[in-house]
Amino acid sequence: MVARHGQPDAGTASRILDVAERLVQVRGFNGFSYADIATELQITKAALHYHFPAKADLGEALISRYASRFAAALADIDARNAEPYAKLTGYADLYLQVLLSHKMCLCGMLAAEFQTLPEPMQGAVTRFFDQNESWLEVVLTRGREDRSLQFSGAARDAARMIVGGLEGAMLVARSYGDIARFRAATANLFAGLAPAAVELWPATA
Amino acid sequence: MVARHGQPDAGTASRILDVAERLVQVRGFNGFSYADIATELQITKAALHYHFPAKADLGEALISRYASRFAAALADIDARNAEPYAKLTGYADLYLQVLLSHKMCLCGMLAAEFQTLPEPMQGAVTRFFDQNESWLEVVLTRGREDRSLQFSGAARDAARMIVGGLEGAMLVARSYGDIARFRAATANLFAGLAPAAVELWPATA
DNA sequence: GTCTATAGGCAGATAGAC
DNA sequence: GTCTATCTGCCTATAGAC
Repeated sequence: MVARHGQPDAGTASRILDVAERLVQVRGFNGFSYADIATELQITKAALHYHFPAKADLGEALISRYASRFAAALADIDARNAEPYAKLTGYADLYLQVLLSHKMCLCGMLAAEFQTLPEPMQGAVTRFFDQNESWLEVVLTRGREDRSLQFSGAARDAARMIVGGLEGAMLVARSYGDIARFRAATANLFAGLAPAAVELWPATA
Repeated sequence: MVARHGQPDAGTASRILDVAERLVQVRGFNGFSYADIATELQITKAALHYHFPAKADLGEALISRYASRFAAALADIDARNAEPYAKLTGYADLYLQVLLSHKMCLCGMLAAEFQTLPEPMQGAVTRFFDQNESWLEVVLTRGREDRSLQFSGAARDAARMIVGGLEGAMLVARSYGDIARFRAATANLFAGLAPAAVELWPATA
């Protein structure tokens, strides 16, 4: 578990998770096998089973780590931005970064495969969305209070529109390999929230 | 191909497509096998291969039929509704009907699995989205002309927000088995398009 | 922790009889 | 058109040596 060589040793389990995470985000949980990971890391399938006995265990670990990293990213957005609209922009940027590497959101992908997943993974996926909605709900509520954001109805419902809108925009844009498509859809998604005519991403930068 | 018995004979190929379509919409293209269809229809796998030699052939036929049916549904919306906003409501209802049977949009599901699909299926998926965007673009353009709809920027971009927003709202809501979640997200999605405070789905009907 | 070897099952697909 | 029978390959997972 400790670095012993010139290159920092991330730990086998961690490297397995890195490869598996990318495979799920690109091909889906039902679209890769232990053999794919073993080949890429140049170890055997048996070694993988030592770290993650069943594929379901690997899946749970993947979501858990992804959710933790996402929570840290949300905390970072809060730390770096005071304005609610800037927080929303930062939030949308998280999705954009994933799309730039031709990947789908891990939990968006798993949501598509939801009915084929073992129950523990299903619960972990919905908890991820709950986590996102809760954070957005706070941002939206504060934004409406200080009048920097406008929307009607419950903040939780507006949060659900944003999560769904970004996940869907990723889903479709990835099929075209078209980042501009994602930007356009997202800009329109947020357009209704800003009282002034604020640009989400100025120009096509 | 012709009905010969008391029950109308939809044709084996057609019945195969019916079962396969539902399986893809629930479990994904990589989440079902010929054996699943064979068991349900009480025929053998070999019989399936007679109608659709490879799974990729079945996949192409599925998208083709789905797109045709969708085009007919759009034409029906045009025939039944004159007002642009009513057309949008009818469009959203198409998605709602799919979600009510605990299914994902066929092409939304295939978009998630996009990277694992044979190339002909990939092309058919993006053509489906193109078809949707084109129809929406016309509706949105007319709505802005007669001032019943408002949005900034290109109508095509607003169309992309709607397609992505509905696909994503379905994707997430299906994980919760929660129709209300889809309604809430969709209502917020369309809220920014209506100049007046029009209710997409009055009450929670 | 990682290996070799293998079990046991299911995948997509084909040959050839009827 | 549908069947039986079968092939080949990959899948998840385990046993046991090192």
